[in-house]
Parts: sequence; structure tokens; C-alpha cells
Amino acid sequence: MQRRAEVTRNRILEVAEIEFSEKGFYGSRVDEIANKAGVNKALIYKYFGSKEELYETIFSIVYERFSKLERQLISVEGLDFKSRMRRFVELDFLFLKENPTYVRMLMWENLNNAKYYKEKRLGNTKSVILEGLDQLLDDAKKEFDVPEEVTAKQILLTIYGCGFNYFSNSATMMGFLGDDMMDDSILKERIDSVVNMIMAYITGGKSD
Amino acid sequence: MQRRAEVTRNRILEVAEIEFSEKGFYGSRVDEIANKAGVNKALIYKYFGSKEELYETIFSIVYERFSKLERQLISVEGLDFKSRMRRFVELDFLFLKENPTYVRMLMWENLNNAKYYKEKRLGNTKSVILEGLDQLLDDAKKEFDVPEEVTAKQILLTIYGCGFNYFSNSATMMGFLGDDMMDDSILKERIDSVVNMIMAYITGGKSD
DNA sequence: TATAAAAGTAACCAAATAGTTACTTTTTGG
DNA sequence: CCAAAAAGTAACTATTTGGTTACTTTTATA
Repeated sequence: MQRRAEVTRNRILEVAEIEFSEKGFYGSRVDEIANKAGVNKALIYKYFGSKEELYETIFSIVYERFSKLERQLISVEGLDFKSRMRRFVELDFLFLKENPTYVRMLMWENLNNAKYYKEKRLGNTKSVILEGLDQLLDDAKKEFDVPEEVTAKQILLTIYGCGFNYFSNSATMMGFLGDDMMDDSILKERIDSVVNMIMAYITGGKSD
Repeated sequence: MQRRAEVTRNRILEVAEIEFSEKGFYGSRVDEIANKAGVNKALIYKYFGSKEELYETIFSIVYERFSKLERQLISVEGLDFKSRMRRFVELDFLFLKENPTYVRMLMWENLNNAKYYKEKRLGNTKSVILEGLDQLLDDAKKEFDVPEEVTAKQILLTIYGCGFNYFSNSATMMGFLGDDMMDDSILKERIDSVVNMIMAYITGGKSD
């Protein structure tokens, strides 16, 4: 592929990512993607074959960014357990804040019963994350008296649940929170709360 | 409106709820809704005016079910604070499990920047919920030494976040959890974990 | 039971949309 | 510098889709 073609291809990808994340597969129009990319529609079919394959390509790219984050999460650094846990939660929230297209594409994907997610066998990093969190918990057990029921799985569900939901449902949450949920200080409060809650859970309240 | 008309109208509503929750506004086809309801398409326009108004009607109906739950949540019963908190979380999880169309419609709605949610000024019950949770917290303060940073807002975000996300993202979570997330014992484990975590947070680990 | 109103339908339309074909322009290597 | 290959386009098609119109059937009641 020539230089010019790569530039054009990337322009299509950029535009299509925004379109698909905003409107989903059904809501997006190939004509509109072509127009916004300043390109003839036929070129999209030449490069990507079909609307569906274009969508798949975009989803893989966007999901890969999250996979990269997960690889960071498994070896999170910090002086003690709490600061490592804080960093873990912070990295997750920060990623979600800075990657709204990921949040939206994962929502579309879940509404579509994770069709492409399953097809491409993504989510295999998850067991790696669980192992990493398990090791983190082992370290916690040296510092604190961790209750038996505390598992990496439950903690991950809590962090991912609180994190993802904060951003995915912000439109319907906005109203009742009143605040600007994307405001840095509000966000910091939320992160602090999640960290402290998890710490209380893990340490049985004897963390300080 | 005659008896027959009401039956027909309800049949359309039932079918449309499934269609819209499964495929969203753009993915749903008026023709298909008409076919599945065993009705001529023109009748849908006679009753509801447009595809958009039909969607709005459905969304209001589905959201009202959640509003009803919230009215239950504010006056949750129980012997002590922990059992009331448990009941609160249980009711939320149970509702989400039994109302998959609500979960999906709220996801569509959030992807649509809460257009109808805002238009219809839904979510006004949220401040009522916050007040209810505040009163629950006041009761907790009689029993336990509750840290200052603990607020109704943060607890609600945690419960709603963990609850909603568990169901909304189950398709992409399934893979890494391995289990059947809808299995009663797995679900009970999750609820227990959320309750215990919140209790540890609120009581500073001195709940038992 | 006659009739008016309500319930319901067949068949159509205009616009939109995914995808294709035959063509022109640009780039590059010998 | 020129021919072949790659990049890119204009204009088309078949189908789908939201929406409408003119019509028939059913129901209730005076």
C-alpha cells in the first residue's frame, strides 16, 4: 500500500470510529462516513469490503487500547498496597474518561450480545487481570487480615462496574447528581470513595 | 377506545418493547413490529403517530417500572441497618435481573444522550432516593461510627453502578467470569459482596 | 336492524441506503 | 519519460424503510 493510500485509509478509520461510536452500526451511514472523510464511498468498499468489516476493524482497534491498559494494570506500581490499589482504580477511571469511543463501542457491543467481541476472542486478557489482582491481594494479606470472602473477581467487578457505569450512564446520572460528572474534583471524590470502599472491604476497616 | 382496540394496542406495545429493547430505535423496523403484532403498519401510525412517538411511549412505560422500584427503595424495611441495606441492594439486583428490557432501553437511551429521559424529565425521583438513603445513613450513624466522607451519593453510585453494570455488560463479562452470571448462587455471591463492601465502608469495618 | 363511528387493511410513494461498475487520475519503477 | 499498477471517482442499481391514502370490515347503540 502506498503512502497516500495509508493516509486516506486512516482518515476513513478516524471518521468511522466517531460515527460508529456515536450512532452504532445501524445508525451509521456509509455515505456519511465517506463524505466526512472526503472520500468516495466506493473506496471504503475497496479498503474494507463491507460496512460490517469496517465496523469490526474499528472495534478491534478501539478494544486494543483497553487491552493495552489491562497490560498496564497487572503490574501497577506503588509503595504500599493502598497506593497500588489507588493507582489501579485511577488508571481505569482515567482511561474511561479519555476514551469515550471505547465506552460507547463496548455499550453497542453489549447491546449486540458481544458479537464481534466473541468472534475475535477478545477478553482473553481478563484471566491475566484476575491473576494480577490475585497477586495484589496476596500482598495485601501480608499487611492486613483479609476476610476469606474477598476475591479478585468481586473486586474487579466492583472496580470495572463503578468505573464503566460512571461514564456509560452519565447521561441519565447527570440529572440526579446535579454536578458535572466529568469535573476533575467530582471525579477525584468518586475515585477516592471507590478506593476507600475497596480498602475497607479488604482490610476489614483496619487499613490506617 | 373500544375493547378490541385496546387489546391490539397492547399487543403492539408488547412487540415494540421487545423490538426496541433488542435493536434500539434505528435497528427496529416499523414493518417488523407490525408483522410480529399481526397488525397492519398503518394502524401503528394511527395509534402512535410516528416511530419516534411509539419509542417514547415504550420508554416511558419501561422507565416507570424502575420509578416504581425506586419508590419501594426509599422505605426499605428490615430489623437493623445491615439487613435494610441488604434488602436495598437485593431489590435493585432483582429488578435488573427481571427487567432486561429496562436495562437495554436505558443503555440505548444513554447512547442517545438521554434524549427522551431528559425530554420527559424522568429521573426526578433520584433526589428522593438520595434523601431516603440519607435517612438510612442517619440510622447507621446511631449504630456505627460512620466516616465523614461517606455520602448517600457515593453509596448510590456504587450500588447502581455495580448493579446495572453486572447486567448491562454481562455479554462482555461472561467470557472472563466463566460462570453463568445469571445463576442464582453466583448472583447471591455478588450481592453479598456488594453489601459487605458497603457495610465495611460505612462502618469502618466494625459492623459485626 | 340500520347506520355511523371506530377498527383495520392493501397498495402505494418518496427518500434513503448498502453495494457495484466502468471509468479517470496519480504514482512509481524500469 | 512512459507504461503498468495503484488510488480514486461519478453515476448507477436494487432494496429497504418510514410514512400515507383510499378503502373495507367490525362494533356499538338508537
